[in-house]
Amino acid sequence: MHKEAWTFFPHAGSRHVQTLRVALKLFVKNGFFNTSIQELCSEAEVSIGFFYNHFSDKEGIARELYRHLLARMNVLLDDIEERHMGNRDRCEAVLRMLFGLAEAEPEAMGFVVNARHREFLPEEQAICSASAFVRMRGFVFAGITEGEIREMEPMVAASLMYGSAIRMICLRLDGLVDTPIEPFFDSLWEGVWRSLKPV
Amino acid sequence: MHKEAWTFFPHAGSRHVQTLRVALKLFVKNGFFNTSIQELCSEAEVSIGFFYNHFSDKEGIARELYRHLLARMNVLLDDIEERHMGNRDRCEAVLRMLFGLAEAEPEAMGFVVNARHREFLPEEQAICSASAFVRMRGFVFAGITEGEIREMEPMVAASLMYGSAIRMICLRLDGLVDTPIEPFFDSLWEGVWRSLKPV
DNA sequence: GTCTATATCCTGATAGAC
DNA sequence: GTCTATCAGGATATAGAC
Repeated sequence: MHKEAWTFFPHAGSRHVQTLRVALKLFVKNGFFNTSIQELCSEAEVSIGFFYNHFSDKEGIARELYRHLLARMNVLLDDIEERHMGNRDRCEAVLRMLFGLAEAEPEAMGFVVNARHREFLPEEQAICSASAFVRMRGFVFAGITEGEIREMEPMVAASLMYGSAIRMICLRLDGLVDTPIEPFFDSLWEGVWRSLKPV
Repeated sequence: MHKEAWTFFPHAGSRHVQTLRVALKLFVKNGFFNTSIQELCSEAEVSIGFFYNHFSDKEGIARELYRHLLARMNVLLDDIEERHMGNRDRCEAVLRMLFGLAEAEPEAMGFVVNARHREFLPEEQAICSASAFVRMRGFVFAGITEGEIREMEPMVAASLMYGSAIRMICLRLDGLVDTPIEPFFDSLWEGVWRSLKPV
């Protein structure tokens, strides 16, 4: 897998996927509740009938989008676990991946980190309880156990590990950083690692 | 000002404020769009007529809430600026204040850090452009200029400074941390400062 | 200023032809 | 499977009495 594969939609094409893409765009730009099915169908150039045959209802398309993006993150994490054995290296690779995704697919990233999914998918767990995020924290916990990371409360360590990068991504998505953030990665990672490396 | 004063609603009592409090609760619990004016008025024990006489419309009460909370944060920042002269100390005090607010007023904190205000207040700027957040970053920028903080990209430094605490607060608000986070403050601050202190 | 009753609009979802 | 026309419901906001 190459860096170019850091994308949430590796295969495009079908009207089904096209509708998902338009839903993603509109949900991120205007929010789930400000997006009507009419607008969505019109923009995706599909009929209302097509929509209801492919997605159970409005929540249905949001749910499919949500699960697709989280599943995709899990695939990317699989790849990271294969390529890196140390926990420190895995965490660094995760942060680099997040930076890459934020630039390559800002809308998907916005939907993952910014949207309040519970408001329109009440039956879903909080996103930070989702498998992908649990695994990410798992790298940190294992790093502490194995002595790669300084001894401290696991949740504090996880916040130190991922909080700064997520913050930077939010600032980027909100337009407060007006250039790609990838060039800042090394500097950010240096700071993060200083806070976590053993003394 | 004492620690107990770290609250978003220092004065309670009037039906107007009571309505704001109920709106805050419902907006955070169910979201702005899932909260009907009927439900809001019924829970706050005010009539629809009262509501429309005191708030221009549904957006109006959300806007008042939003501006009140940000104004309150500015007051708390004023206090921090008075009590602390160094930029490092100011940043530490800000983080401590955020931890305190998250425990004392989780709903208000949730509305500030989690809600997607742009979806229901389209004319407002992104919250991280709001005065309070600009001032918070200003402490970091000044710290770099004055040599208190290690030389680096200002936005990277701001992310390192505030990202971890905000992350931890989100984990707490989402229920992934089930005990008050204030006892973790010293450990978190130690990590944050390691990432930012001059070498 | 405050209240109740109501009008108006728009949305999600369906029915039924093809 | 796909489409168009339509329905039913619920929401916001207002009208008008007190």
